Amino acid sequence: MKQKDKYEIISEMAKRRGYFWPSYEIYGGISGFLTFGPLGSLLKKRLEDKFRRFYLQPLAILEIETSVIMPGNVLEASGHVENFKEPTVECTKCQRKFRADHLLQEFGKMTDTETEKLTLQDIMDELKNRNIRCPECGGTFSKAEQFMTMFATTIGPYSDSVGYGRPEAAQGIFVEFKRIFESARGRLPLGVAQIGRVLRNEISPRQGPIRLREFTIIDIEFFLDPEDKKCLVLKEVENETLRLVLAENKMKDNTEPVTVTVKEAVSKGIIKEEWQAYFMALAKRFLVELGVPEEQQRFIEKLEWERAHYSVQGFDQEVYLERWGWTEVSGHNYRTDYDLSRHMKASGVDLTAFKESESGGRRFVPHVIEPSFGLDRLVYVALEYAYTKRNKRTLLSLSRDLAPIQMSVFPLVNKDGLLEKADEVYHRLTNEGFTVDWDSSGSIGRRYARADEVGTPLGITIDYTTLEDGTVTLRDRDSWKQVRSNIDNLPDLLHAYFRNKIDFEDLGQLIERRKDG
RNA sequence: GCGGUCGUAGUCUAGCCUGGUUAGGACCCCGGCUUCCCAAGCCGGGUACUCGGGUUCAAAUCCCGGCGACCGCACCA
Repeated sequence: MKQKDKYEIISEMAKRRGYFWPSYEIYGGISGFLTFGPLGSLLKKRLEDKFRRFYLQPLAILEIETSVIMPGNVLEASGHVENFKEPTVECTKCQRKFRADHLLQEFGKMTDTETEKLTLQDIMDELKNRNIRCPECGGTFSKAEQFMTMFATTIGPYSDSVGYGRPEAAQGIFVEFKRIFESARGRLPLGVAQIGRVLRNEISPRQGPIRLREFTIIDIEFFLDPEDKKCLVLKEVENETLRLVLAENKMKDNTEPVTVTVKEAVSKGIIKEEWQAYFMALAKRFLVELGVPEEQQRFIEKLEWERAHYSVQGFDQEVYLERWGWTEVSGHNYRTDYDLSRHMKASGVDLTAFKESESGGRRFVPHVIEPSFGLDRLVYVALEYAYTKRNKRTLLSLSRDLAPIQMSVFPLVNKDGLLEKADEVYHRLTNEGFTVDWDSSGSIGRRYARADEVGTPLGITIDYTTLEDGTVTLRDRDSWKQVRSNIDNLPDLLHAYFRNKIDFEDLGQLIERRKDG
């Protein structure tokens, strides 16, 4: 029998229990779009909030929200219109598709600045003149075509008013920089984040939640004075180790990561910018918090031609997934003043900062360090790493701050007033702001199993003793341990528990269970 | 976009080759009985042949096309 991999198991569970599934299924489905069900959207929200607590709040990074549709001129200024378009040719013999500009560079000895300027007809001419054939089979090429990976639309009733779905949330930040900077009273460094939907018209997306045409991105643009790029908080992470696959090693086909501390990486110039190193260290810690051990993470340095058009040094953070191997979850790029300068030029608006000094003062365009995360991928990663088996039962061991449902209330049997009592407890807890589920169907064991499968950390069981003395049983998802606690104490205890102030065993009196059953 | 494989209930699947079944099973879900703590048991219930066309007396089954999925190639700024 075919062995199911984790992706398959998780997809099945995700559909059945309401985490996520492919969108538009009743119309046959369309790849690249994903629907988050009730549990999935809760998990995503919790992950987002955790990110805010972990990454944004400590650095006082400001969060904004800008529109998804952007006017064409904005994305022309940013270089996306130019760079999101790839000229491709197809071999007439073997049907393989190639990036025409890459062929000309590799076999035609043209530089990328030369190929960038070519029209489609020029490309065909150059391929012919330079006698470039299919590198696979030697065949000739069909007509070149441009593939635009941004979603285009028109704005309003005028068809010449072109707009695009934004391919990154970053541009919204650059475009609004002037006002944000002003409202932040000109402070630098200044971090600005945006968590939002972006659109990329992938040619053929596969891999479920990993490659989507519409997804949620977390972009942080961290603005710096280029003459004062010191990271004052680097000390906090300087002994954190990073596993780095360096570009120079990659060139020699060596993808063995070197493990260095943040301190070393910076002092040896492996990571050129201190803030970039800092954000990478935080990214590593964040993934550890999501349940990914450090050996299952690495950073891979992008080669020059792999980098986006705006980046001068870039690392991708990758996480090992059972089905797809090393998978990018975040990108860390030094964007310099590329974007602000381009928007300044195109809009004619001054986007410089000013700093006073003894010699008078100077104007400059701030530089940008950008950490960028794919939120949907993080959701999947958290699920895959939380997935375990216990006694042949599926257990999602999501951390208590990520679990969509925080607790379930179970009447041990459905009679003698236990249902009513359970209902009372349920409402008391929801009134406290907890996300609580209710389940009275099937045996208590079955209900625990259901709760385990969706990762609910606590089970609260109402039994006959509850009617006598107002205590309930709390059951821990991972250890199956149980404690007994008075209902009146629950709100305070549970708030503390979910803020990670106390452990499970602090929730009440540990009780022994006999093993029969 | 190309090649290979594939599409049956909420999920996984048998059946397809060799057309004719009330389309079977498992899990799951719901209701009831039972049940003082880990998917127990009993009774009852639930949902399916991806879509369209063709061949045929008859199509889940054969043929063509669409859509979609998975794997490989390419692509992933």
